[in-house]
Amino acid sequence: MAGNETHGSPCTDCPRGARCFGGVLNEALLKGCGQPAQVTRQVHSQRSYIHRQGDSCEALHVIRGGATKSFMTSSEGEEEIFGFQLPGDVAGLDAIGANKYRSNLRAITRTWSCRLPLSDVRTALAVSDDFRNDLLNRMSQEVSRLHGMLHRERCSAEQRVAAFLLAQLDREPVSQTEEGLELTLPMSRVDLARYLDLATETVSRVFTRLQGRSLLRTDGGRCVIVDLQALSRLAGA
Amino acid sequence: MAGNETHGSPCTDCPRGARCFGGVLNEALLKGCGQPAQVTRQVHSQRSYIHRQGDSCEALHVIRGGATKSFMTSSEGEEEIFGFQLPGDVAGLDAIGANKYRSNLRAITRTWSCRLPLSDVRTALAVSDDFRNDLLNRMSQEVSRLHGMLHRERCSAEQRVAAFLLAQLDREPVSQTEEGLELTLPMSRVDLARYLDLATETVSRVFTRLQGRSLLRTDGGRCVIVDLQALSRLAGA
DNA sequence: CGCGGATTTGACATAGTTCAATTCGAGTGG
DNA sequence: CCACTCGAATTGAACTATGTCAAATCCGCG
Repeated sequence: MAGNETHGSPCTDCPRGARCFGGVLNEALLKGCGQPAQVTRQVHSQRSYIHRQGDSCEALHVIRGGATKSFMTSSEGEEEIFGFQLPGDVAGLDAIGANKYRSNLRAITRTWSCRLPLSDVRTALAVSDDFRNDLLNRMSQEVSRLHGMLHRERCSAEQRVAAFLLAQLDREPVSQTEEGLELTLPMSRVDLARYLDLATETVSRVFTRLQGRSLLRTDGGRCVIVDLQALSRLAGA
Repeated sequence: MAGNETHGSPCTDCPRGARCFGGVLNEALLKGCGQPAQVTRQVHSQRSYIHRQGDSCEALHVIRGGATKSFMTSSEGEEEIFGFQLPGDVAGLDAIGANKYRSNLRAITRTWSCRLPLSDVRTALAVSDDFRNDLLNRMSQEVSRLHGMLHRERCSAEQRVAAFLLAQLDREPVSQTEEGLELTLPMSRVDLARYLDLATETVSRVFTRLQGRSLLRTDGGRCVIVDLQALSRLAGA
């Protein structure tokens, strides 16, 4: 399922350290029971599955590079995308309670992840307050994120797109060009549409409309936000 | 905020015992550190707030009787209802990670709850595997529930209503009458509409349409499901 | 250079909203 | 016991944002 190179406990000398969920896990285990976490670095080629709905859940994944989408396929075979994961994000949290993954996780681009065995996670939960807090934080953040999605899906198409773009600004490194803030959208229009619950045609039209009003300029995966204020106003109301 | 009668640790001799989240908490504390949980029984009059968005979060609430709605008020002042809580449900889970409630919790009818101080919850998390598992389960169930909401909001109005009714069947005691399964809807049409993200008029129309096709009969808060199979078929697709 | 998939554009159909009017139902007071 | 009232629920008619279907265009790649 994944081409991977296995190290012992890569967190120990990972520069991300405690800013990464894996680092916190590793710290917790080292302090709590002297054992490092059994973290495995993996590489996933574009479009490969990292896990599938229904698979028994044996690990969480921290995304180190690339991007993934998490989704379920509805009874009519439609992909319902619940979220995109970018570097730093933790995938699989919704499966912790159950023993099965509740959703599919698939690489949108070539993706690098760290695999954290669930057994380590459970041990760390028992022995470390810090880790417990970190995990609870991330889970309730996820709940908030879903609340946010529900909110956005109750708005107009333009507002959904605008809000999405603004959210991206906080999630990925953005470069300031002379034209404005430039960001990269790793997902296809189709996936974006499925995420926002719009027809691809609608997403497309919204982009052209926003370009027409010179709020932004876009060209495939690249998107330059020209008038951040106007975009915020649009998304906000 | 709440008219309440305070007991010492009502869980200890509560008949619900370990089927209730409070019971599990209490057990965990008794075993883990010999102290019972500081559970307080409360009564909330109809329409009173149990907590508000932004309040600092000091407790979870288990609903013992009645019904509540959890919601956020959007920038335009619209109530966005994320869920209804019925007896047995735990409210406030999304606030565990943060220290502030992220949503409002308001009694739809006169409501009885048990207040579980967050400090006890945190202690129990540290000392009991059982409690930790129970909490993680409930949190990931909540995530699944939100996934379900997102899914339903991508369906037609009829499907949303049908799915909602079917979901209610599993959540509250239902009586079998000669006409069919009878259930009680504690929420107003307005609240139901806000929950399903439909106009009240649409909800109303759907109910009449479903009655016309004799899938159900409804009269205010009462609703009799006449043709369960047809309703499932409708919701399922 | 040409193929195939992704994106964009156009024309039309429709589910659901909105606004307005009517009915219903539970309290309330005479 | 019977008007009244006021909010909730229902019904009707017209409107609109977005979906659907089809065609045109773009783009990367062999």
